[in-house]
Amino acid sequence: MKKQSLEDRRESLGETVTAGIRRLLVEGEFTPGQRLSEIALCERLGVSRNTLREAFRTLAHEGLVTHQPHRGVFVTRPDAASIVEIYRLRRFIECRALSEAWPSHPAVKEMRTAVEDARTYRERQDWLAVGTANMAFHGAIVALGDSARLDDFFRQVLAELRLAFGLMSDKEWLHAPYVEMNQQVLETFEKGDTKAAVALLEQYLAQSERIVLAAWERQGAS
Amino acid sequence: MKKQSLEDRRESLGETVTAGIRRLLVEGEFTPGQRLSEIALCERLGVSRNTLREAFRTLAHEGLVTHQPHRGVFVTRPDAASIVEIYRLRRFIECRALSEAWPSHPAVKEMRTAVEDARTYRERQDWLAVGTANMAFHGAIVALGDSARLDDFFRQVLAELRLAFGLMSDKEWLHAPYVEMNQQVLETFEKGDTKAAVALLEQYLAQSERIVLAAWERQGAS
DNA sequence: GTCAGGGCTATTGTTGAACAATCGATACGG
DNA sequence: CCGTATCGATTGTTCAACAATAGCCCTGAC
Repeated sequence: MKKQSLEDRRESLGETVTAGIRRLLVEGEFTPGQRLSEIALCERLGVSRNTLREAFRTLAHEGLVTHQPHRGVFVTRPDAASIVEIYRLRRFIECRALSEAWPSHPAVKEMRTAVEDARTYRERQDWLAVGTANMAFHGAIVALGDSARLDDFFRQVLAELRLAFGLMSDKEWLHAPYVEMNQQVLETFEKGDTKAAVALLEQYLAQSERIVLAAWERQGAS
Repeated sequence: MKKQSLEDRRESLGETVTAGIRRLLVEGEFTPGQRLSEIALCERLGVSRNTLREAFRTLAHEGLVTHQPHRGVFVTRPDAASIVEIYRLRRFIECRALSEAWPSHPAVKEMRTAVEDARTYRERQDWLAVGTANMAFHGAIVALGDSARLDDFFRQVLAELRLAFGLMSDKEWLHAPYVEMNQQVLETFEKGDTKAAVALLEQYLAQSERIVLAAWERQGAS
């Protein structure tokens, strides 16, 4: 099979495939717990098994996918403990990054962009995009900490959390309320009241955790 | 080529290879910046190129190795900015984990074990092992935070830092002083004076950063 | 002598096929 | 009903081939 030559891609095919599967996972194309057949995905993506397996390794390392030897790779199904752990991590990382942030840090602009994007998509009722903008907002908060390694790690954790969102049907209820809260956090922070902004963020995260956990208990038994 | 049947390994060959290369890397078998030829490593490890490439993907994701398309994978050569960033991360993570720790957390036992191991190896002048025990000590501190994801991330960051150690020749000077300091941190913490323990740890990390940075400037120009 | 250009070579990127190893299910016998 | 042997499907791993690229050397013009 020939493909390579559709575009002059700078990244290798393997990386393209990894990014593609990651997108499918985060957007909820697959159901948590579902097995990802090598052969089926090979054909769907038009790549060889070896290339696909390289992508699987990366995704497994990111936690989006779980590898069980001789059984296959499965879409990670977050359990309640994981959700709790991830929110604890988020409070740990985000709150600290925000509280120590330099007020005119470049990432503040990214925060504002994310808020505006979220408002736009909310009007169109594009909840998937609203969720992505939400992630970008919180990613920007972590970026205030000026650590590329922490940024990557945080993105990864957020992507894993988003897998749990796939268990829920009501996307509007899941994402819409936070558009306003994000904006409130941002405005409070820009006003110079860092302490209050952190408190808002903490409250935000606690509420989000409750909602996600509740939905998990209803839908994702086991 | 047959191999597989020497032992009844539970983990796949690919994971064995990944772990093996990782060990070689952190033990300083390779020089930072050195190119790792696929063919040479294939033969040395007795695996196929595909399997080796899967391992490379994982290690690149961990940051121990840098992939340059169509040029090969190179042992990551930490720059000064990376060293500074990693120490900032360490202060961020370790100090917070220690300050919020439950005094009788199981990981405290691991901390003590690591301190004792370090003393043992120091007597034998086995500085590589002392360094490993040191890493275990700090890994145990992070484990106080009860987050498996953070533990993994931290281990990864520490492994990357250890690459920089490979640039230095005087291993004794690099590792020996911290055996006592680790013990001091542990004893202060066990005495119940968490605040003082955190202060000690912070001072420890600052000193370590200075030493590593100084050595980097001397040896690893560019 | 130096620099630009062009091809050569070694290496990486990717594929497809082959076989071994293992898991799960099914069928069989007690 | 339960244990066990067998079988099929899937994963694990290797190999060989070819495409694509980067770096090198060699040539030639100025």
